[in-house]
Amino acid sequence: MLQTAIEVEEAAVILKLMGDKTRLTMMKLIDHQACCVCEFVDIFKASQPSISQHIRKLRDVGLVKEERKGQWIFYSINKNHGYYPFVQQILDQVPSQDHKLKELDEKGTRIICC
Amino acid sequence: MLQTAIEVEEAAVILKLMGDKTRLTMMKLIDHQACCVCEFVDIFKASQPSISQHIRKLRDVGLVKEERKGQWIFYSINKNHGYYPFVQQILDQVPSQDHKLKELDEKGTRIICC
DNA sequence: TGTCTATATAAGTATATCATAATATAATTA
DNA sequence: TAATTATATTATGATATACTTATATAGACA
Repeated sequence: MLQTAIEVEEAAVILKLMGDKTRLTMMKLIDHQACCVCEFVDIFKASQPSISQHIRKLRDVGLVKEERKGQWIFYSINKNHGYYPFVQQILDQVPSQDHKLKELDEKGTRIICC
Repeated sequence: MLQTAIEVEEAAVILKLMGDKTRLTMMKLIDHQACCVCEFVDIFKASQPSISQHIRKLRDVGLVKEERKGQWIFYSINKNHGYYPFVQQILDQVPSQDHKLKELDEKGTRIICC
C-alpha cells in the first residue's frame, strides 16, 4: 500500500478509465467484493467480449487483480496500486451499487456461476 | 452550494471530462484563481482553438464559469455546481500546477494579457 | 470607422473508443 | 477424449474525440 506521489498525467489516465459508466460501476462493485465476468454480463446486460474488454483496460494499468477459481475468474480492486488511495477517495463518493448484486441473488443467477 | 446526491452516470461524465491532462491541469489551476484563454495557450503550448474547445466542454456541463473583463474572458471553477464537492476532492489530490503560472510571471507573458 | 487583439465557432481529418461478430483458450465434466 | 462453460482475443465498423485550418465575433483604441 505504497502512497505514491500523484502526477497529473497519471491521474488523468485513471480518471479517464473511471469516466465510463460501466467501468465506474464495476470498480465500485469490486471495491468490497470480487465479481466474475458472467456476473458483470448479467448486471450490465452487455456482451461478454464487451465486459472482458472493459476489464482488460482496468487490468492493463493494474487497477484490478484477478483470481482464478476453477473456470471462473474473479476480479477485485487492486488495493496495492500506487494510486489506490486516489481511486478510493473517488469511489467513496460514488453511491453503492450493491443493489445490482442483490438482484442477482434474488434471481439466483449469482449462485449459478459462483 | 447545494450538495447534490451523486449519480454514477453523472459522476462518470465528470470523470471523463477530468480524464484529460490538459483539462485536469486547467481545472487545478482555476480552482484557486481565474485564468484567461491566452494564458492557457501559453502554458500548454497549444493552439487557441484547441484551448477554447477544451473550455467549451467544461462550460457545457457548467463546471467552469466565465467573466469578461474588457477583451479578455477569465475562467474559474464554478463552485456552485452540484458536483463541485466531488470535483474538489479530486482536485485536492492533484499536485499544484501553480508553477506553470509562475513561469508566465517570470517571462512577463502573464502581465501582457491580464 | 477601421484596425488590432482575444476569443469562439465551424469544417475537416486523424486517431481513439466502444460495441459486435467470430474465434481461441482453458478448465470442467460426461 | 469430446462436449460444455467461462473467459480472452481478434477483426471490424460506427461513433466520439482532439487536433488543425479557416473564419466569425466582440471589445479596445487610433
